[in-house]
Amino acid sequence: MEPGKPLTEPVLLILMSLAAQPRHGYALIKDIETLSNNRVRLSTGTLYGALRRLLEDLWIERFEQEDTSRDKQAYRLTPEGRRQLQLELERLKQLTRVGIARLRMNEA
Amino acid sequence: MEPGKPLTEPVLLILMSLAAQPRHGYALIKDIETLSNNRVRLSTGTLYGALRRLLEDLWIERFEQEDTSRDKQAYRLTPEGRRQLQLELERLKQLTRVGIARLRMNEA
DNA sequence: TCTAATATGTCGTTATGCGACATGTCGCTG
DNA sequence: CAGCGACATGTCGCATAACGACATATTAGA
Repeated sequence: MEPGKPLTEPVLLILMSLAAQPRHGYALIKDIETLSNNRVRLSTGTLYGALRRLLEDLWIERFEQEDTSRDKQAYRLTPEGRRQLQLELERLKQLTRVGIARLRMNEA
Repeated sequence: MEPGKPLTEPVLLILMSLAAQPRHGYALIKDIETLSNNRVRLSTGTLYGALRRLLEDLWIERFEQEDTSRDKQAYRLTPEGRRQLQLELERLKQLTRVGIARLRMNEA
């Protein structure tokens, strides 16, 4: 994940899901299904690969929540991860604004 | 480009550029530099690969503009291409809306 | 004349998504 | 208690795409 490069959809959705609260892998899949309006169901191959890279880049970190029985190994956004998510959302907002303007230029 | 899949940034920018008016390859690189606020300079490897796929999928088509001396071989959005661009921009709008809400949920 | 901008293309490397496969636990129901 | 579906985590291999490097040719201007 080099800096400045656009995030892939799976990575964006993972960051968005963790922005609300820490979660473990399976919970991410479920939450992303919801927040994408049932459009995206992450395969585990996609998920665990992306999580590994996000951990390496320190955008997320492991987070042990000892209580609540057996929900161990949750992931949590780092401040850096949160910052990157903010940047990406800004980029997307800008892009959609320009894109919609371009479409309207020539919809005759 | 299977249906429903998110567009990559290069492809999105190409469609956005052609939404305003038909252009040839080199003009696309220049225009995309502008519309992305000098953030994105497409390499020709990226550009001509993407154009080939867009032609195959009939999202764009070759468009001969005979006058204006030697600006041949321009590309133009097809109605299908325009539709796909609209869908993608809707998707991005939805995504940013949810993402910004998620960020605000937990910015303490 | 030679140089920069215009213009179009290919190739190899690298990164990533994603389906398939593998494994194990937990709680419920017949 | 057997079996099943949901929960949970992971690996592997294939296909796709971005992207820098390389290759070429034309045109306008200094």
